[in-house]
Amino acid sequence: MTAHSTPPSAPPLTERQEARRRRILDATAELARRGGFGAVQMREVAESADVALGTLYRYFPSKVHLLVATMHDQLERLHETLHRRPPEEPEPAARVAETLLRAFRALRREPNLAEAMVRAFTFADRSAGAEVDAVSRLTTAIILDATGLEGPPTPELLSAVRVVEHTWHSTLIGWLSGRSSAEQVRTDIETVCRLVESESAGGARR
Amino acid sequence: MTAHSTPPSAPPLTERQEARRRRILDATAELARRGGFGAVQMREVAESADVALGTLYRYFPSKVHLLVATMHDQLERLHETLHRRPPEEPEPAARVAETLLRAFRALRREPNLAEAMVRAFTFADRSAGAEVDAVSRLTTAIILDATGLEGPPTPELLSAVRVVEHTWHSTLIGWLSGRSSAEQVRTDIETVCRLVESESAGGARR
DNA sequence: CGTTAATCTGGAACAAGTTTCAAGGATGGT
DNA sequence: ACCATCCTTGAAACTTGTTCCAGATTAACG
Repeated sequence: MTAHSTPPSAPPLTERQEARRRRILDATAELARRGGFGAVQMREVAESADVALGTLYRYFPSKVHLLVATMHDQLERLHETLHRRPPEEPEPAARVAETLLRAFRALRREPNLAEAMVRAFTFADRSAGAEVDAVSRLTTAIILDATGLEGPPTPELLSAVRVVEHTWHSTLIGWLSGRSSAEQVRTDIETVCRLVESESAGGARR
Repeated sequence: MTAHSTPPSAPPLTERQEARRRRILDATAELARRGGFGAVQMREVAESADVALGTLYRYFPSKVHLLVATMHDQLERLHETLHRRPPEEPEPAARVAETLLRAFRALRREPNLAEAMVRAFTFADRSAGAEVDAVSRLTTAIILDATGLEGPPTPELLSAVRVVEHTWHSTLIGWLSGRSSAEQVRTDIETVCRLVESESAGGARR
């Protein structure tokens, strides 16, 4: 839970390096908040984080890597928040819906940041595979935590969670591209959680 | 069905313009087939289609617009093919699954083209809203056609189709980014169709 | 300390998407 | 045929992500 994300094969960072990394991620989030994906310009990030452009690229080998890492960072915060204040619904499906709707509310407060992160995430290609994977795993963990179910999840439950995740990402994309309303997002989330209910109820015990 | 996609507000194109547009779309598809999103370079497309760069931009205001239009074009071909050879399964859910798996097989034959189109589609922002919308509607129509259900679809069915579509797009992204296998894609599609079965069975009459 | 390897910096250079513009062509109305 | 208008061309310029490099700084170690 508190293990956070220190890749096993990465050399440990010094304190100053840790601080640089943090400045970069914070600068990125701030620029993204202001103007979304387009406003996150590598030169600006570098200047804003007070590092050289080359250094920025040493830490994050592309804009997509950078934004996906930012997404991971933000998701970790969400995960912690959820631990402090877990969903209140009793049923797993309802708990998942509550959690995702809460996350969505947070995103609506910072639509530009949301846009930047999600665009980068979906635009990522194989070269960012590891980073995308990390975000993906974290998302799965958040949803699994939300169910409140104990013990190792069954394969059926994992399939169901995948479908929920797909819907979550995809409906977000629709919302960000202005193609569907916040209402629609809410409906989609509720629909998929309802659909999945029977599956998860049958597929795992408490 | 044969109405194709002539936006109501667009002035009709002359024959030569129609031909230019076609050359551009064909050149784009060909370049995409060869090397995916990255290989579709605007200067190359222009040269390959034998138009000036400025003209290319007059027809398609950005690379994303261009690729989303290409996607629309390819989907129209698929739609026609499906009309000639509709799915053979009797049940709506199975018919949808069969259709999507067939589409997926087609994509696997040209993974670079698939990558280019899907990346563009998910990367699109509001400025390409209309084009993305057209693709989205066409996809919905293809899935609705696949069900074989007659009459106007109920809202429940439409919700279900949305979930299917979300899963379809999202699992494709996972496949393209190397994050999930073709097996996984098949499973996801089958899962969501099964989940949605009860919904569509209860939600519409033949 | 002094040395050595790794890291960081500032800045130039390159690549590809996008914009702009002047000059030449096509279209349509009269 | 003539004019006005819109379209196309070719080429240069601009933007932003990305790469490269030489020299300054820092970290690790004896």
